[in-house]
Amino acid sequence: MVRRRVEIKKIEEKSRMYTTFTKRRQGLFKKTKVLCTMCEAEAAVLTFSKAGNAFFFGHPSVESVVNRYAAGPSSPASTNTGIEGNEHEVVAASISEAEKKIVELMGKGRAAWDNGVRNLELFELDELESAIQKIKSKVGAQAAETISNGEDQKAEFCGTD
Amino acid sequence: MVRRRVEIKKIEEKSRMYTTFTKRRQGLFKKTKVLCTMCEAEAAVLTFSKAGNAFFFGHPSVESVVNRYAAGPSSPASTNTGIEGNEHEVVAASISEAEKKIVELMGKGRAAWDNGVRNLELFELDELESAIQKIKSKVGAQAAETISNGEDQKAEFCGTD
DNA sequence: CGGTCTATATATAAATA
DNA sequence: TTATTTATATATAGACC
Repeated sequence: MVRRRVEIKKIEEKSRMYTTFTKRRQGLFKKTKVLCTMCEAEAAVLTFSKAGNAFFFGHPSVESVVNRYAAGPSSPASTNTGIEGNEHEVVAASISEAEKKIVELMGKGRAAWDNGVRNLELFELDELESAIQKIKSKVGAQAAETISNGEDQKAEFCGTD
Repeated sequence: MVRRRVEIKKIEEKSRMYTTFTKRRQGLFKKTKVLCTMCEAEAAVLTFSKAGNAFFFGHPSVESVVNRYAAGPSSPASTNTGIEGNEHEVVAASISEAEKKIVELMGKGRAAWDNGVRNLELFELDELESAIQKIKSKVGAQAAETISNGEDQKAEFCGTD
């Protein structure tokens, strides 16, 4: 009965984990369907349980969406078809200083970029991390419901693009 | 304020439709992330707004999940990675992975780099942060303090692994 | 587009069949 | 694994910035 808040972290008990996987996967599919219905959007959800079982959902179909993904460059909020004019500047100017810091650290001349972050010193990684945290709090602290209680690992995980 | 139940059908007003698309898409990404975190699952969500803008999310990465899907419905879980037995290799692999994420997120094609992190969304920032933390821990050191002027630092931590 | 706020609609954890 | 129940945790519509 959800009498308490469930921590967002790995579930150790297998039985619970599978139950949760099934329920949440179904919920995910359902929400995806609603999104597509209400917004005339196309979407696909591909899932693989820890056990390796695969479950897919797609509208109009998994295949069409995946193909569409494969077709174009996958840059989030960037696949600008320009149909609606300029609409992505996302975070935009709300970040400033921290952003500069990141650019400064990661930038190090785009030339160095090719070597990844290997060349960054530890303290620089700290700075980078802090800068990102700062941006996050500005960009939308609420999205991360764990901010206040930065203790245990309730955090989530982000996926990649 | 959701004073009444919203009908699950196509939204006619464009402005409302886009707002809904954005909110629900973010919610979908968030739930996907939670699912992956709690159930050690892999998943990807591919979305295309009516306008044609694309937004993707995936764990461990959109690409890996899509590839797994493409590999075939019977693709056995290749969940167990890095059973190298050699710690160095494992660590190296981990770093590479995190590094790869950073490249994916920040790189987005060096072209996008010029726009800094402006185009990154909260979820992506979370991931970027996680990747950095991962590298830090691997590199072998603990965070020190934040950037000099730690003013409003409420940061939240995302444990990547 | 993203963030904020708030009243409600939904999702869902745990127990049980 | 799926279905049901039900107390709560979350998501989110609509207004506005």
